[in-house]
Amino acid sequence: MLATGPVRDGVPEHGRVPKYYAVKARLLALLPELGEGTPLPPERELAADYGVSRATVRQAISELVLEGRLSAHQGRGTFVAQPKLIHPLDLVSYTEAVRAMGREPGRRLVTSEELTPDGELAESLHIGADEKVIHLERVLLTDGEPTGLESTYLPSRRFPTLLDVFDPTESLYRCLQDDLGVVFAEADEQIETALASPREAQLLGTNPALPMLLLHRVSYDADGAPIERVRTLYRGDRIGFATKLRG
Amino acid sequence: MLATGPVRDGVPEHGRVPKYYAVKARLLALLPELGEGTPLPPERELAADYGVSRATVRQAISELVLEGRLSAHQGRGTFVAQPKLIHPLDLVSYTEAVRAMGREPGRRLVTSEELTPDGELAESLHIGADEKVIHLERVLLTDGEPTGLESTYLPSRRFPTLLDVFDPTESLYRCLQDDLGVVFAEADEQIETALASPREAQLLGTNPALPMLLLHRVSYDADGAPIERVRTLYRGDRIGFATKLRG
DNA sequence: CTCCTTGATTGGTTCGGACCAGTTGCGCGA
DNA sequence: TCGCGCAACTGGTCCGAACCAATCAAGGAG
Repeated sequence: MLATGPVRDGVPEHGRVPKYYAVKARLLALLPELGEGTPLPPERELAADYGVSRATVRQAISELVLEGRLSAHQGRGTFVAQPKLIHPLDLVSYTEAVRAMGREPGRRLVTSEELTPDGELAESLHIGADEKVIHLERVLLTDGEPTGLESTYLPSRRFPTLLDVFDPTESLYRCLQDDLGVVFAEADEQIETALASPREAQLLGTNPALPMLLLHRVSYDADGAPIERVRTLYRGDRIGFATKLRG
Repeated sequence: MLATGPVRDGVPEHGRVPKYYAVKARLLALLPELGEGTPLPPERELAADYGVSRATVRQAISELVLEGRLSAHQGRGTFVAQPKLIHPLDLVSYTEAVRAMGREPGRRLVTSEELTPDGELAESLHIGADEKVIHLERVLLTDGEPTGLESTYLPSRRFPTLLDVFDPTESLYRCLQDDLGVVFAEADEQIETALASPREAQLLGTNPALPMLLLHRVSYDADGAPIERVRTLYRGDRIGFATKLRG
């Protein structure tokens, strides 16, 4: 299990334990014996069994869903979730990363357009505010399941033929390197937690309150010229990252 | 503002927008003119103003708190939050990172003990299950504000004098290097989202449902021997990470 | 046998109310 | 004037009810 090193008991040294947390702990204790994919009893049943209101059960379940331990689907029920996938945090494409995990990568194009960048975007791509930017937005799939939503912005002037040669269900990195001769030398990457908008949640097939890992990257070639700016939302309940630090 | 690159409008192309999200958007639109540290009107007042129930306002506020845009304090009110701090993701200590941001680092010792490791911990530190482990748990402070909770586990046999020479309000890395001659060569690091337990939330002065960035690290010396295993919870509403990727 | 419709079941949203826990300000007494 | 206690105010927890939206299974009709 991902990063489950030693933890302290969750109960505060002082102060009371909220009811919903007690319910959460009881549900958590069920998971190992239930196993991946197993349905939990319905919320109304759990509320009756545990002698609390449904709202209290919902709060407990909500936290376990946020943590990626449960998976809730309106109309179907709540299930024990799969373990998180660990992606490498480095200059490889999503395709390569997923393949390295023995999983099947995929992508679904949402948006393909040319637009006028705002000041910040123009600045990070070192282009003028009057130049155009190619915007590609794709849902990232692992074994057919949406795990991320990626928005890539590239300078139109630098890649005038991109939309002609690029197949949006394939790796953009591969296309840039093999078809357009781009060399990725380095990238600046930022990571933070974020929530998805209802639109993003819909595209990812999740609830809007699910915390995401928001990755924000600007890639550069060997001359230090920006290649792309990428904003990627990964489902925090499904994805983690790993990297090796060197002194 | 951290990683706020271009975003798509949050409204789904299909389907209705939940009331709480409309409230969220209205509140979000207030923030720029209000400015950091400004109190919002009380929940009950907002509910009356917006013509919704208090629960609906709470849900909207809750999401903005999760995202680090608002900061809610029981008994005091809800305030516009400070921007997130960006930490480097590399082999420097928390002290160095915070100082580099022009902020004042600090630590508060919570736990200092010697304990028997479980199988997983013993294995990652390359020690026998009958050996002891030093466990240090500290709250990490930035300008006096708790921003992280760090649990460090070190092999007792390797560092028999550690608890004698180490001042828990100072940098452990500095102590290991300067006082005990340790050389940090590399580390394996994992990042994922997590929720704090009520205890952890209490120590961090936050609410339990606040998403955290959970960092899990094992550091090694130049001979590849493990130095420490560290589990750090950072407040997702306050902290992000940055790194440079090289091809 | 296949497809469509309906009803039951599931989780998601919203409401209003009550109560709890933490904070702050004001008034009164020493 | 200062300190303490109380009341009002704030966000946090919990309840129950109603309604909405998605899913699924069973039955009926073609």
